[in-house]
Amino acid sequence: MRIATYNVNGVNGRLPNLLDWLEETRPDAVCLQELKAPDERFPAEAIGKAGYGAVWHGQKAWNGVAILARRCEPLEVRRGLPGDPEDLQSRYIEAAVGGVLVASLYAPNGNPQPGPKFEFKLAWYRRFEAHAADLLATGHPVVLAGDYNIMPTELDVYAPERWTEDALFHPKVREAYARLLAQGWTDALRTRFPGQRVYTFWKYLRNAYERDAGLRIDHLLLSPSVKLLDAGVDRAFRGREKASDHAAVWVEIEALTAAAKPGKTARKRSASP
DNA sequence: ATGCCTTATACAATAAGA
Repeated sequence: MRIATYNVNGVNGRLPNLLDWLEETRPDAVCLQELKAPDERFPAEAIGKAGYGAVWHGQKAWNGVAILARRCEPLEVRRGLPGDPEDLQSRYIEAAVGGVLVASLYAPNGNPQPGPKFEFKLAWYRRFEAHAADLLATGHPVVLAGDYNIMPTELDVYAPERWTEDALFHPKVREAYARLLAQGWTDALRTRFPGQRVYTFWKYLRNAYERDAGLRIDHLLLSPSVKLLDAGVDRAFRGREKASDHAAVWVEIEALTAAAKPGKTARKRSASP
């Protein structure tokens, strides 16, 4: 099963790019971020014609997340991150697709730092950590995919020394990401490419893509019951006409059922007649 | 410190992005 995450930077403004990408890469599930459209303007019909069912959580002008499923309808199980009834920003949606619980998230940017936006980002991550821990405790196969707006390590920034005070690279947000990994989540792209520079975002400014001045801020975190087979970045689409400033990131996975887990269960079964 | 570019909103200029 292939699951991809793509910050489209305007789902209507970049609909032709999105449809091309869907047709050329055919993921089984897709997490979209930055729809920048209210619910009634989500292009459900065009996406349906491309072969994808969808659930979405839009908002006028900014934010907005969606989950698409190839040849089926995603079963929505949550919209909005729990823990703050006053948070009305559309940054989180969750759905079951093909036996996997998939979350599409768009974390706050947090700039300028310091300031209230940075504080909101830190509070949002505290809520996300709490919810991620609950999901992990279920033991279900879970994939948390989206634009985390965090470069986890120096390897994930083209020029780390210039980003130390930025809300995307501040020690406090890198610590939040490290705490997620400490819960037991696997950073799929980093696991697939240990020690290598792999970026998922390039600014529109100063020919950043051509210079490969990139950041790794889009991540897929896998729960222990998800087996990672492969991962990658659909980098070439970033160089196309009218492209998003992000590239899609994907994983090829296998969901492990409880019965297939190694350990006691398997030993018992092999011992029985 | 700011521009560099691009979006949505709404039709000029602003807010936001990262």
